Amino acid sequence: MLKITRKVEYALIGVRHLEETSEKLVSFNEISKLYGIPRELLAKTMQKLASANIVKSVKGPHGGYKTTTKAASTTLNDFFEILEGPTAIMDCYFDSGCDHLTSCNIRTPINKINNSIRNLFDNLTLADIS
Amino acid sequence: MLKITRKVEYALIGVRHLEETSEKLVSFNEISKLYGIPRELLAKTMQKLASANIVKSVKGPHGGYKTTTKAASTTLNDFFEILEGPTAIMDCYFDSGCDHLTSCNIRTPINKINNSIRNLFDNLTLADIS
DNA sequence: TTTATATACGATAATATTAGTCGTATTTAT
DNA sequence: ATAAATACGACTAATATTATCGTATATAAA
Repeated sequence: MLKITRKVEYALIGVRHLEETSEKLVSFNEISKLYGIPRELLAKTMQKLASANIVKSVKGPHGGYKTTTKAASTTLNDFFEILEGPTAIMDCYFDSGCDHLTSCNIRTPINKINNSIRNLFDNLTLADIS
Repeated sequence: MLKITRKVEYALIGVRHLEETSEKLVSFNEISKLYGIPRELLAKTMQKLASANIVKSVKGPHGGYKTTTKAASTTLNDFFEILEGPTAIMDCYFDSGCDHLTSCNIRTPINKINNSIRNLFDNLTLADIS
C-alpha cells in the first residue's frame, strides 16, 4: 500500500532526464533505452505531462521532449494527479458506491490522513525533491 | 496509487469501535455485522493488532477484543507496518531485484518523498486522527 | 512529394496485488 | 461435554496495474 505506480516512476525518470539535458529535445525512445524502461508506457506518461504543459513535445524527425519552465515549480500533488487522477487514500471520496456510509466510524481519521498527505504534497515541488 | 488497503481500513474501524466501548470485550463477529465488513478479514487484522499488543484478545465465550493502553499512542507508521509490513513508496528499498540501479536517476527524489511520508506518519498517532 | 522519424491515443492482453473464503485447531466459560 | 470465541494457514476470486499492439498524425529532410 501507499506505493507510487510505474507511471509516476517513469514520469519522474523522464522529467529528471530532461532537466539534465535542458535545451535539447530527447525522444522517449532514447530515454527508454537509457533507463531500460518500456517505450510505450514512458510515451504515455510523457504525453500526459505534455498536455499538462510540464514538458513540451515536438513531432517529426529530431523531435522529442524538453521540460518547460513550469516543470520545476510543479507540486507533487499536481504531478501525481496529472498522471493518476485525484489523490486520496480511499475511493469513498470520489466514486464511492459505499453503502456503509451511515455507519462509517472512520470518516474523521480518513479525512485527517488525507488532508495531511495532500498538505505534504501540495508543499513539495519537483525542484524540492531534486 | 497511495491507497490504504482494506486491511488497514478494517483495522481502523475495529480499533475505533473498541475505543468507543472501552471496557467491554467485543467479538469480531459483532463488529463485522455492525459495519457490514467481512468477518474473516476483520478477524485477521484484529489478530495482527493483538500480537502487536494494540488490542488484547480473550478467547472463549464472552471473549473478544478490547484496546490496550498502547493503542491511542500508536503512530500511524507503526499501525500501517503492523498490518502491511514496511512502508515505502517503492519496493527497491526492500526486495528490489531492480537491475537498473546503476543508471537510476530518481534515487534522491524517491528518498525525499519516502522520508517525508515516513516523517508524517511517525508524527501522527491514532489519537491524533480521532 | 515521398520517406523516415517522432508523438498521440485507444484497445487489449498479461501480470501482480488485494480481497475474500474455507477448513481446522485451540482456548475457555458454562 | 459443549458452545462460543480467537488463531492461523491454504486457497480462490476479484481488481488494479503493467505492458503491448495497432493505427493515426505531424514534420523534417532527401
